[in-house]
Amino acid sequence: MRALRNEIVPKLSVTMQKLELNENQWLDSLGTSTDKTHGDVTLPCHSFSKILRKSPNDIAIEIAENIDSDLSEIVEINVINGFLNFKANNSWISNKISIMNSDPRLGVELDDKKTIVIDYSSPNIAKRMHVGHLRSTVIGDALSRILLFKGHNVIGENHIGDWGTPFGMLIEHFIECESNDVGEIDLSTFYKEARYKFDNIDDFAIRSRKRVVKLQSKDPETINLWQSLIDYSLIHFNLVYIMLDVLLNDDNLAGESIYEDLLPEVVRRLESKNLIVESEGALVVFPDGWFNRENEPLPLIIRKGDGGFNYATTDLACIINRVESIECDEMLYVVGAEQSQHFSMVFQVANDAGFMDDKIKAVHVPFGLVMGSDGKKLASREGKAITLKELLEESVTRAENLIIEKNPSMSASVRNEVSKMIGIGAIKYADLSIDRNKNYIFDWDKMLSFEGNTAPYLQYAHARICSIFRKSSISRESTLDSDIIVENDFEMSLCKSLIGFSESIDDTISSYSPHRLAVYLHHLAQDFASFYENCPVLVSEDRITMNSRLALCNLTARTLKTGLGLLGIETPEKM
RNA sequence: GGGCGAUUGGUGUAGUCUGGAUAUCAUAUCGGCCUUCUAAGCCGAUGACAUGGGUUCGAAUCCUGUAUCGCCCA
Repeated sequence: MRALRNEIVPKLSVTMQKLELNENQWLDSLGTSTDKTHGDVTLPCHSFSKILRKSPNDIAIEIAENIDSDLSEIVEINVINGFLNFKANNSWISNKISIMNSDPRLGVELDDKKTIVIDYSSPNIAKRMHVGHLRSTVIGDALSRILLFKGHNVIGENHIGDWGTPFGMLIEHFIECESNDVGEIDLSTFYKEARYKFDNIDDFAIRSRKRVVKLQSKDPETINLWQSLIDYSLIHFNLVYIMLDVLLNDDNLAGESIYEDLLPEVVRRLESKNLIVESEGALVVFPDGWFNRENEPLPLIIRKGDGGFNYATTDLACIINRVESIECDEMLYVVGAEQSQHFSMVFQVANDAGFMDDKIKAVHVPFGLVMGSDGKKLASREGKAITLKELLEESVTRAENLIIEKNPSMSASVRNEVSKMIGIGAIKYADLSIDRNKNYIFDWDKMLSFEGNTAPYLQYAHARICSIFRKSSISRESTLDSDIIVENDFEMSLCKSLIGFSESIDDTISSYSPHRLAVYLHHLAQDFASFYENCPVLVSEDRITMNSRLALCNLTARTLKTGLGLLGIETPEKM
């Protein structure tokens, strides 16, 4: 109820001045009511008791009596137990909801445009994508869509693992593959086989190390082989991205290799700031305040003893690129929580070295682990891990089976499309609807369950609305300038939920937490479901009520579709 | 050993930043609702803030001790 609060503040301010209470004594206390039966916005008056030497209840009454009479046109005021409650009246709600109804952006305002780089997904070349990549991809995609909707210049970067010492063994293994044809590579076993040979065949290991040197010196034959491996992996990644319906494509690729040439520059700049120290043959930086288990200073390794560079160096190069070439205002790293220490150190060093300053917001957006049912990290143990592609395929199949069961009359071609929307939506929503900081247990059945707080529930609400319009002679378009009249509590609750859309998006952005939007949408869908059961639309008593309710239906459908769309989830018209 | 995060009905979760009234929602369980717009739904009942201190008129929320779990520490 941010909108209502904003209207109350200036009026209340006048009254509070009369009582000699200044803003810092009350402004923060004025907030959304915790008990909705009493009001929408509440001012608890208990803390004024000491200042004014009166009981909280008497103070609340005194404020209520002195309040600007204009306010009574938009709210009802009551006092209970020292709480001063403001409850929006029907005309205020009608007015707000009508403005939202005629707004193509559903009341969501544009922010001042910033350039925001979002680093997410980041699969490894020559491996298949697995469940572990799900969270980064899905959360990063949702944040991208939401920030785009708010008017920002969003640059998604897919920091694929396409460089480093493992590529020596991968290329050597590729050469030894019989067909020598990338089309024949099985990504589910390729990396494992290369690793096995590297660990067990001395000759192979030696050749692999030589191959790393060739790769780093840009030997043409080696680069060609390397590129073939990447191209083949990209076919797989892009297939998964299309299935997952995320915004990523080849334009978003920003692999480790593209920063390769910048790495010596990183070293040079760190040296010029006197931050680099040689330790055990490696070049390292010791950022202030970090210690290892022996309580010795903890280094960030820039260049290893063998001359190879570390992830930290690439990350620093990346920051230079984002600040100086892309000129970004913010950079978000949608990367697992296990890397939070790494990012803290990298950001600290980047600041110390002057690669970025306080004007630039670098944020690690961490997320918890996907755990197995045994409560441990779902590791890709010996190729047994479920690949993302298989997971998505199974989800779609299960969704299709459910449609066959629940809606047997749906044609096969429609069902095919709807199954994808529901199957993929269910998996994404399961991930996006809980606080990203928490670990969650990967539960096949739960993920695909069609009961409870799931995408299908929200999609179902949308489909029911579409169904109403199919049966009505009134088009959805024509409801955009309808008067919306609030007559009963069901309509009232639904309207209040709808009005909160903009606020929920801002809450989502301020904490980079898509689950806030998901929670909002679920609440909205629940309010709609109650309205739907209790307020007949097409058989309502009169034409004015019917038009008003049709407008509410359409507005709810648009909000659900837009909101789910911002989470990267599609909304079928039938299901 | 140090660091980071977590702990809310039987189970899973929201709320914690910014303290406020009877703690959200789902699932499970029990009862009710389809000759009216999709019952994948609605209505009702039952049931929870890990634990000990502290701050406060007021603590799930802030501070602190403990326990348990997860992750990280060339």
